[in-house]
Order: sequence, then structure tokens, then C-alpha cells
Amino acid sequence: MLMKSGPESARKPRPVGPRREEILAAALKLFGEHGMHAVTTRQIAAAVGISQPSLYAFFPNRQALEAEVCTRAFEELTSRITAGLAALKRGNSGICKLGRIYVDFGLENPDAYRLAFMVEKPDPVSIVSGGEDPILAAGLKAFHLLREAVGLTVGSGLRPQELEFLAQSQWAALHGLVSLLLARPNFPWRKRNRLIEFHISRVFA
Amino acid sequence: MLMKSGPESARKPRPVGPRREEILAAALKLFGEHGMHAVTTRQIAAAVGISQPSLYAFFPNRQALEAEVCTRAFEELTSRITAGLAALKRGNSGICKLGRIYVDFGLENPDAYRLAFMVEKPDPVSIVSGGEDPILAAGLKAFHLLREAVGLTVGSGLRPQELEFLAQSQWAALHGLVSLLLARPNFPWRKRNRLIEFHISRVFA
DNA sequence: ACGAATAACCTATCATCGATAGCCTATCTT
DNA sequence: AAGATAGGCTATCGATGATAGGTTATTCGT
Repeated sequence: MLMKSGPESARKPRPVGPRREEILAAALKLFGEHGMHAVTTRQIAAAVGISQPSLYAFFPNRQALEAEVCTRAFEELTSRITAGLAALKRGNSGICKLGRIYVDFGLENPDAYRLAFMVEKPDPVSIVSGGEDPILAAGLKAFHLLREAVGLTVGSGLRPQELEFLAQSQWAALHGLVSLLLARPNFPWRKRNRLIEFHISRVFA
Repeated sequence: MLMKSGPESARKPRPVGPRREEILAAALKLFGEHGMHAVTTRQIAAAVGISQPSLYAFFPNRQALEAEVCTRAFEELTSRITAGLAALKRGNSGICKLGRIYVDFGLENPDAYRLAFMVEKPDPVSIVSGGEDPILAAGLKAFHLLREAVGLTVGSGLRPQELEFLAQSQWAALHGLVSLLLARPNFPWRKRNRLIEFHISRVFA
């Protein structure tokens, strides 16, 4: 069933190069415009200027393409948080600032954020393939940075287990606001900026 | 473009009766077993014992069937929260219990919850048509009950505007946990039950 | 009681989707 | 120049949601 993953056993080549990047860029754009599962492989191919079956020379299937776009979205988030964490370590800002970075990232990159956290169906590959899910790995990295920041802020008065609870809870709370603002922009929200400030200050209170 | 919605202008009849209920019940069961978008109309029809095109005598399309299943799920949530709110008014329980009801519902009805609050791309129809999305409406009703409960709990020491801030923030926090647990079940979460308790107690602290 | 209306269902068929099979062509290496 | 290979093509598949049009059976007015 499962294919051996030796160096020459890949039935489908995974070339690297500009073409592949073009495809990923086009897919990201289309996913963002119309929603991931509303975009067909034919649309992606047309956007790049190749035929639909040609996609399968670069990606074994549609899921793999989606997964890679998602992974890159996470990497972008990770780099932002890394920068925020560095500022926090230098004492230039507090944890609330980091929360604000997180929320702002989600609102400024709705496509990437949606792909990262608002997937309709969790990737089944991540279960079958034995935990080698690159998307999950990328997400974990971003979360670990956030947890590190929380750990720095609350000091050493907390056991690691409790820190984990706290970090997961705070992450969920932040995500909730981003997620709802993105999913239901028409809801009669309070003034967005003030709501965000209010929420963040409560989350890290 | 838009069809006139007079009493006789419906192109597809929407009969009521036991058959229609059978279909909804079968769909609910299948959606729960395999996930909503992994179930085909042919499977639903087979479960009821009719042909696939026969479904379209009862529902104009697949989305309408999904929407009705989800709307009914949210009516269940509303009734649960209503009961919880009544208990709270009688002083039999606290607001945390209501939070728990909300979270539990989301986890037990992932498809309905996803459809209401985790849409990838908000349905443009629901914007144009003036917010007639029945699923969203059902979800909002639940929120309003929650807000009422928050108002009761914090007492009258809060201006309505501040209550709105608080309720929206708390709702977002609750939603965040539900949303992440649904979207990323493979994430190394702390023990689910304890995480939920921890999170809720923090949200309403 | 009888014929028409209608509810409920069928088969046959479509267009579209993701995916596969098999062939062609330009470029690069030796 | 010959061969290998990256990259692409057309043709086609099975599955899916949806439509068209005909058929049966129950209900209902006369």
C-alpha cells in the first residue's frame, strides 16, 4: 500500500524550479480569492498557462498542492512571530504586542490564515502518513514561539504543564477573534480596533 | 437574475412529510459518520431507499439539504443554551456551565458548527440578500442568549456598550477553542476535557 | 364511480471534477 | 550526433451534483 520512500522510488517526480513556484503562487492567489475548495485544478493550470494534467508532474495530487500552500502560509506567520519574540526578548515590547502581531497577521493575510487554521477538513494525509504532516509541523513551530513568549512573561513560577495549558488557552482565544472577524465580517462587531485591544488585554490579563 | 418569491413562483416544490424527514435523518446520520462533504447524494438516497435524483424533489440542491441539517443542529444548541440560561436565572448554575454547553455543542456537531462559523469564504449571497442565511441566524441567536447570560452575571455595573465588548470577546474566546480543536485535531493538545475547563474558567474570570 | 390533477419516483443523461495513460518536444549532457 | 530528461500535450476515465422527461399511484372534484 504505502510506497517505499527511497531516493529513486518516487513514481512522481517533485521538481523544483520556477514553474513549481508559479503554480504555488497562482494557487495561493486563487485560494484567497474564491476559497480553497472552490478553486479547481483546471483554474490553477489556466492561471499558470499550462494544461490541467501538467500539474500532476509537480504535485502527486490536489491535496499535496493545498498542503504546500498551507505550509508556506504557516512559515510566513512563524517569521512574523519570530520577529515579535525577538523584540520582546530585548524588552522592547510586552506580550500584548505579540498578541497584536498575531491578530494583525491574520487580518492582513486572511488567505494565508484561513489556509492555516480554518481548513474545513483536517488533512487526512496527516493521519495516514504517520505524523509527518508538514502543515502541523509548521503550525507547531509558530505555536512554540508563542508559548516561549508566554513563558518569558509569566516567569518561572509556573510548571511546564501549566504553561502548556495557559499557552494553548491564550492561543485559542486569540485565534477565536481572528477567525470570527474573518468568517463573519458582517456581524455587528464593536469598533474593530478597540475590540481587538480589549480582547488582547483580557487574554493576557 | 433573482427569482420572484411569490407564493407560486417556486420552481422546485418543498413538500413536507415523512419522506422529507427520513432524508434529513439519513443525511444527519451519514454526515455524522463520515463528515459532511465526504457523503454523496447517492449515499443519502440509498440510505433512504430512493434514487439519487429523487432527492431533488424535496431539496433544490445539495447545499439546501446541508443547510437544513445544520439549521436543525443549531436549534438544538439554542434549546440547550436556553435551558442553561433558565438554570442560571434560577441560580442553579454559573456562566461557566453555559460556556461548556457551547463548546460541547461545537465539538459534537462539527459540521454544523463549521458551516456556521468557520466558512472559508463568507457566502456572498448572505451579504447581498441582506443576511438571510438561516444557519448564521441560528448561530447568532445562540450568541444573543450567551450575551444575556453575561449581562446577568456581571450585574448592572456595566454599560450596554461595555457589555457588548465583553460578550463579543468572550464569545470569540470560546469559539477559538472549538474552532482550533475541530480544525487541528492532531495538534498535541493537553487532555481535552481539562483544557476546556481551564479555558472556560479563564474566559469568564 | 370516473377522470384529472398531482405527489413521488424512475431511467437516462449532462457537465464538471480530480486523476491516469500515453505520446510529443525542446534542451542539456556526453 | 545520440540519448536522456524535464516539461508539456491530448484523450480519456470514474465519480459527482444536477437536469430532462416519462411513469405510477394516490387524492379529489364532479
